[in-house]
Formats: sequence, C-alpha cells, structure tokens
Amino acid sequence: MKISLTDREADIMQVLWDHGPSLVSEVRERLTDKLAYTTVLTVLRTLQAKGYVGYEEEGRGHRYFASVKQQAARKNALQHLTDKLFKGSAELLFTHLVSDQKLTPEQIARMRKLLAEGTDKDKP
Amino acid sequence: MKISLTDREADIMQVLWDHGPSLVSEVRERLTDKLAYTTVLTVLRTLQAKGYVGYEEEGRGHRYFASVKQQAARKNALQHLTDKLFKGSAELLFTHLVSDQKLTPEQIARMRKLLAEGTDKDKP
DNA sequence: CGCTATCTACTAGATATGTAGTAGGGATAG
DNA sequence: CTATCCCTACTACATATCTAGTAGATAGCG
Repeated sequence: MKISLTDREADIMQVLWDHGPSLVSEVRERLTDKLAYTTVLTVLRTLQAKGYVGYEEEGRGHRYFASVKQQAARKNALQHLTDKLFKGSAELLFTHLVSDQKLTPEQIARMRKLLAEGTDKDKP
Repeated sequence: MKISLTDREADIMQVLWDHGPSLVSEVRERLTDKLAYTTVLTVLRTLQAKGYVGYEEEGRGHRYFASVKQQAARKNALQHLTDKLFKGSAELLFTHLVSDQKLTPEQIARMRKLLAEGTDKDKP
C-alpha cells in the first residue's frame, strides 16, 4: 500500500505508533502542538478514510490504532523523497546525509557496523 | 532560508537545477509529465512568489533560474523528513535506508568509503 | 430526574496545491 | 498591414489540508 502522510497526520500517527491504541483525548494530550479536541478527531477520521488507522468502540468513545506499520510509512516517505529530490538515488541521499548532518564519531561507527553487516548478509 | 517544495514544484526546480536558466517552454519540454504551458507558468510564478526562483527578461519572454541551491533544498527536505518520521534521528533514517533499499555491494562499498573519509576529517 | 461533562458527527472556512482557460500584447510571416 | 503565433497576466475551479465550531447523544452525579 502506498502511504503518504501530511505533516499533521504524521504527528498523530507517531503518537499511535509510540503509545499504541489510544482515545482521541489521549492522542490529543500527547501531541506537542495543542490542538482542539475536534481538530484531532478530524485528522483521525481523515487517517481512517485513508485506511491508515482503525478503531474499536470503547465505552462511549473510539480507541484508534495504527493499521499501517511505521516501517512502511518510513519506507514510503524515504522512497518519495529519494525520487523527488535525489534523482531516485538512495546513495546520493546518503551522501547528503553524511555531509550535511553533524554526525558524531559514535554514530559514524554504528553506521559503518551496519554497513558491514549488510555486506555479510550477502554470504550467509 | 526555509525551503519547502511541493511535488510539482520539485519537478520544476529539478529542471532548473539540471539545465540552468530556462524559458517556460524549455522547462515544459523537459518535464516528464506533460502539462499545459500555463500550468508550468503558474507553478513558476508560485516558486517566484516563494523566492525560490527569479527570472530575467529575454526578448518577449522570461528566463527563469533557481535562486536557491539544490543542496539547500535537499538539506531542508531531509531535515523535515527526519523530524517528522524519524524522531529527529538521522542515524535512524540511515538505518532504514540501508535495511529497506536493495543496495548493491558497490554502493555499500562507496558508502563505507564515504564514512571512512568523514572519520578521517576529524583528524586532519 | 435534570445538569454537566464527554464523545462523535456534521459543517465550515481559510489556505495551499494542481491544472488549465481566456484575454491581450508584441513579433512575424505573407 | 493583417492574420497568426507565442508569451505573460489574470482568473477559475477542483481537491487537499488545517483548524475548529455547533449539534446531538450518552453517561454519571446529586
């Protein structure tokens, strides 16, 4: 499934991924930006219409849960960005990531390790 | 400057970055999607309003040019994505990049080299 | 039972995005 | 010169996004 989240939708999905199934009020409390209750509800309904969240009845209200994996959303967004601004080259994106961000030696070390593992996987 | 491009805007900036200052008709010809002349013009004017492109008179028409660097746009987009979907962690984004994309051994090798250079830069 | 708090559903309006048409002016071919 | 073509400016309109208000249901309190 193709997943495309707007900024605000991403904020809300983040809450659901981090905290699991939540009531509207719980999502609202956990958002950094303080929005009206109905605003949060509206976005949740948009997400539901898109098929990215579901909910189950709980008492008088609904408990919403993410129905797409964070991994999938990340992959989609990364793919989209790669296509739109990096000519489809993940390697090019990586280059910018390393050049622009100020990475600590520890981060670089971990990244190297990860790359080494990736190479090893080719000969199991 | 904060740079945020919509999908279509990115398409058009890409043409300007790749081919340099261009007439509307030239931009249009180079776009993958075939759009009406006026559509391209409208987007260029939006970009101009945002300060991302400028133009100079040329004969009867305008020759548009990017006034923001591709590097800057890429950095901004990467930063935005990192913030929105990767909890602000470039390292986390990198992890997904390596896991999700099918990278060739050559690409991995080049990435390792790049990381090695990054490490070396710390002790010049 | 009636009041109040809490929910959802529906509605609303501003702004952004995407696409394109019409009007009108200057250049150009005959 | 005049019919045509290319180009910009302005306008239009559908859809998406963002935010929030109003209406109405329900549940618990006293």
